[in-house]
Amino acid sequence: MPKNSDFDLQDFLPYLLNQAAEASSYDFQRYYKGRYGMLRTEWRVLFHLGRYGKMTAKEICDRASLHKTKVSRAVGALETKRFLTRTELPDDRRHEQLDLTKAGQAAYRDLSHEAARFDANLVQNISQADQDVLRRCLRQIAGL
Amino acid sequence: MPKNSDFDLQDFLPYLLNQAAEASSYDFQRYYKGRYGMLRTEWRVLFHLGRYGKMTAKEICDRASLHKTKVSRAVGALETKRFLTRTELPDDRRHEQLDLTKAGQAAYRDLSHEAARFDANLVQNISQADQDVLRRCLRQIAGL
DNA sequence: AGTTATTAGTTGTTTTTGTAACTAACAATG
DNA sequence: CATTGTTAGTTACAAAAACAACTAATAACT
Repeated sequence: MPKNSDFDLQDFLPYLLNQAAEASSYDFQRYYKGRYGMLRTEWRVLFHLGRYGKMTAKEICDRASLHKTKVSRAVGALETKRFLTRTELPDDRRHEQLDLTKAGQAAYRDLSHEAARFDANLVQNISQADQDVLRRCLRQIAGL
Repeated sequence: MPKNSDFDLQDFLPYLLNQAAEASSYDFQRYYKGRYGMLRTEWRVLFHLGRYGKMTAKEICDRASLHKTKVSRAVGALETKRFLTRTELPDDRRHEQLDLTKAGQAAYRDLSHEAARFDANLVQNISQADQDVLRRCLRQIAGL
């Protein structure tokens, strides 16, 4: 049985990426789930609207690489929580513009603040140079 | 609305990690799902047994950071596919040793070979130095 | 020995996701 | 202006994951 000839699981990038992603996501969901009962997709949609301003569901799909059904459900959930409103656009009634409410903006500010702190904490033991490499590599692998 | 004062989503590490992990995992599942109808957890269990030799389900849980229910079901599925056998250990009948069959070993060899190729392809545009940084950072974040 | 606690693993139930089929609005073509 | 195609978004159903409750074996304590 050739054991040592094969590469180690610890070196397999999809595995490493998943482990790192799960570990960091798991810790952060404590904020959006605990405070606002949000799911990950809801947090992402909220973040997009809070960070980049009002947009349509399709734009969120494209920018966040999320499937439209996920976004549809997240938008519905955020609407139920009164975190956003929908406005049908008059020029094309298929589009609806999504807009954060005051409460939605407050949640975004709170969570993005926590996100920044969380992020800083994650990389506190990593040199600035290595952080740059890390983010650059991740962006390339993610196809961003 | 303070937009530019906040950090960009593209820089939020859990987000980047998830995007990178999803992109790479999605592409690789084509192999284990397409050829053997395996789920991700099954592939991980198979890999652990193939790479590190026979062990108990608990050991896989610990080493792979997988919940015991996931491992239990993956082991059941792999057993159904005749990729592994279970042997109750006489000294403690709660443990059962998991052992790859010939077919399981063949699948492991095939898939680990593909994994190595896949991995090499993923990082083909990344310098060796950056790859080292990347893997080191990921291991740290993943807590490995 | 008899009760309680712990550990390995399974099973059942609920959430969440993924996939596909659907509606409604618009665009393009004949 | 009817037909076909495309796009935005929703809904229904199946697959998978998460969580909790369970069994069986062993260990620990009295």
